[in-house]
Amino acid sequence: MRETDFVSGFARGLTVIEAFDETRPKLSIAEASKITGLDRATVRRSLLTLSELGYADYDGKFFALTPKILRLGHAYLSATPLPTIIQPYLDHLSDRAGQSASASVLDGTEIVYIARASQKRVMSINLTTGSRLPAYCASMGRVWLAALPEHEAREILSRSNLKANTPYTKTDPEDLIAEFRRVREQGYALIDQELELGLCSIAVPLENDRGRIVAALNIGAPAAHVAAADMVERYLPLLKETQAALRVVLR
Amino acid sequence: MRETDFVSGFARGLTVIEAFDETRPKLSIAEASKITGLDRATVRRSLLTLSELGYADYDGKFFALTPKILRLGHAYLSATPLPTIIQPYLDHLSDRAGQSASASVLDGTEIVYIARASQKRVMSINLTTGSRLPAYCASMGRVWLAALPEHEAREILSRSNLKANTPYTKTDPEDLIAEFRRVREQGYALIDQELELGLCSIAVPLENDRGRIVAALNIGAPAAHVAAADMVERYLPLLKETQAALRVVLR
DNA sequence: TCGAGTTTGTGCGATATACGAACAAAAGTC
DNA sequence: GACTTTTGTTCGTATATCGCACAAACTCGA
Repeated sequence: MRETDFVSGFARGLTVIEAFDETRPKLSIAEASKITGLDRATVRRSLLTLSELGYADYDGKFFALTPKILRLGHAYLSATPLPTIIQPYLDHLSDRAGQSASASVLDGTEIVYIARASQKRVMSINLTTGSRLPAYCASMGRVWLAALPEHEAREILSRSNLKANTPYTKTDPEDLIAEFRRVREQGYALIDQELELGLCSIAVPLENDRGRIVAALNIGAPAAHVAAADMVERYLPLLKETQAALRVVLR
Repeated sequence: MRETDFVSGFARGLTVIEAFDETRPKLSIAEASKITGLDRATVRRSLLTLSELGYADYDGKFFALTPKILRLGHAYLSATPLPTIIQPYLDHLSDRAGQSASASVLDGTEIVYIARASQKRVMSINLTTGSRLPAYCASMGRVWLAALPEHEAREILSRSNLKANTPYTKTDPEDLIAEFRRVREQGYALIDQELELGLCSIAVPLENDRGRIVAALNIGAPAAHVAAADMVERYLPLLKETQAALRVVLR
């Protein structure tokens, strides 16, 4: 790609949108400039552009994103057949298991939820489509990383912030690589309270008809309700069934 | 706002992202150019920029959005406290009603789902956070339009594509305006198969402590299961309870 | 009320980008 | 296989945008 095939004004604008998050729902020009590292004048023009187009509100002091911005993310969800295909299977799976079931894809060092059928809330955080979790300590993340060539998995780990969310969290890269090998062999990943205390989950890869991983499926359950050791026995057959059914549908 | 406070390259890029939808998950440069009305050279630069940043994939012929694009929409969802606050109430509501419950906000002529607790699928389309429906024929949309000054509601209707989705759909602007008045008086909106055959729904406004509408709440049910006339008796009390509980929490 | 410290708005020269047209390369079509 | 149509890419130039520097408007504590 040539230098002039890149629209830096566009790239800068996208950076500005991503500057908003749960801790910063409203941003002044100076704040947004600090977060993005972009010049104040540049940030100001981007924010005024967003506001002019209805993607942001401006009260003269702070900018806040409007629901119109959801169109951008939704463009992916509705344009990608995967979430739509998976959803009914997930509903059925969640119903039979009596627990939440989700599907995700890998994006960099994180997994992104693309579909979810939730039962009673078990996690402290609110997971919905578009939510992200670090791959290294989530069951679906393990499945994704296990599906990659080892050097790619290592590369992703090296970019990850491997922190211990609980006393059970595996953070040593070599331990994790060994775990990926185990996941690859047994065909599923089991997480016992590594992400959050009291939460267990089990995941399997979802492959298309050419054997390529296209998503990960999981079931999460409160540790108080189902011991990690029982997860395999109780939920793996259901996951395997769903996996097999979807394999036929996907291409 | 001055002319130079607008970054047209950014605006054009956002238009290009929105060119992708369920019917067009993959776009060539020429297609995207046709849809957006932008010059092929301009679209090409925007798409290459998206691809360079990892927001799109390019196989040399077609561009497709990647899950990274979900970050943009998620920036709104996680930055706005409303969805997070509402979700647990919705879960509880859906659980007690045994039907799907949702919350939405108005964006132009459409309502946008910002949270949802779903039970068995009743609609043919897959509703998730970020999904959109035309306001004029959805229960939550009626609630929103009823909350606006009449001239604003009329203005939105005039911009809406008032088509009859089913034989029951109200499409006459005057009928709709009269219906809004009724909704305002009775405090709820009831839809009987106007959006989709076999689907009924009932919605109430969600107001903050200053009496301003901030979202709409609804419960949807299959017409085969609950007759429209029974919706009020069965679900309105639950909705009113949730509405009252949330009114205290919101500000 | 004052003034130091911030934050926001603006003018300008240097630079990057968009436009439209022209060309090249595919993809259909007969 | 020659012709037409569509698509992708390149190029020069007019125009828009960037980032800096400065000015104006707040903010807050003394």
